[in-house]
Amino acid sequence: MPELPDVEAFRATVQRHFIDRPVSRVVVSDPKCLEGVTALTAQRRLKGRGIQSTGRHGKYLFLDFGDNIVLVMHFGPAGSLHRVADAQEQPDYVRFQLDFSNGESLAYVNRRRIGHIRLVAGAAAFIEKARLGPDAMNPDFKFPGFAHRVSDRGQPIKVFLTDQSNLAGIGNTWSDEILFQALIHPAVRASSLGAARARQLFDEMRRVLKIAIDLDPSTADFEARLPSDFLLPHRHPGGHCPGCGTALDRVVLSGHSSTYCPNRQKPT
DNA sequence: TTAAGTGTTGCTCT
DNA sequence: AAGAGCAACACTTA
Repeated sequence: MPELPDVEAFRATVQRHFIDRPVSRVVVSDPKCLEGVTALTAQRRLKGRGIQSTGRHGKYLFLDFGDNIVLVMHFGPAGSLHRVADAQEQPDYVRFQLDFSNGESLAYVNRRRIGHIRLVAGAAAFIEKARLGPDAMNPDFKFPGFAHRVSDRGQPIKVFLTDQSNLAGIGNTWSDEILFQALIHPAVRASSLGAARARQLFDEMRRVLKIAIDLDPSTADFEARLPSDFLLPHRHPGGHCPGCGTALDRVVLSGHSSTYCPNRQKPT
């Protein structure tokens, strides 16, 4: 379930292995994964070009081919991006693939058909059109801006964190972890948090996401390498709080289920 | 066997 | 207009 840390890992892979290499072939194995562009157009515009730079905003990945050609990828709940060095080891559910002249490929995998690929002229215009808030890890997005948005919203704080128009990059999984670390109940109204708890939430958001990025969610045993006080490995039916052992509870807010510790995260 | 759960975006409804 | 709820998707678990 790719959220900010996962997409950041995809971006790093592209940055490390695929910069400035000509695309030798564009394979659209599922045309439905393309939005607003036909397979033929995508092939014509990308073939022979190389990725000049990579970018990410929230859960969106941008591959900039220069000349106002930017490939935008979104992964939905079940998508991923893989470097395929050996054609024999093709993953399942590849819906779009870029083959490069050195024999390697970049495979866009999506088990379900939620999430898609677009071609746009520029990342900034796309971000504005999609009404995305600031990226949760953008260094220019500081506490005052966060606090202002929090005080402005009557949504439950859980819904606030996952609403991409407030801030971009956090989904159901990491919002649960962030609220758990900040000791805040998911149903608390954003506007009723107060400055001190908003500060706590902001700091934990940054700390948790940084840990996730540094541990690299695309590598093996990611969950097992998380700090021992993290909620994530226990976020399943029958799970218990890693801090106090209390049976975890869940609440559904705006159709999204949240897992939390009823002992440490009080609704106040 | 059927039904519910999973998570994201974007639409409709109030 | 803000917030809630559902559809789309495909696969897993009860």
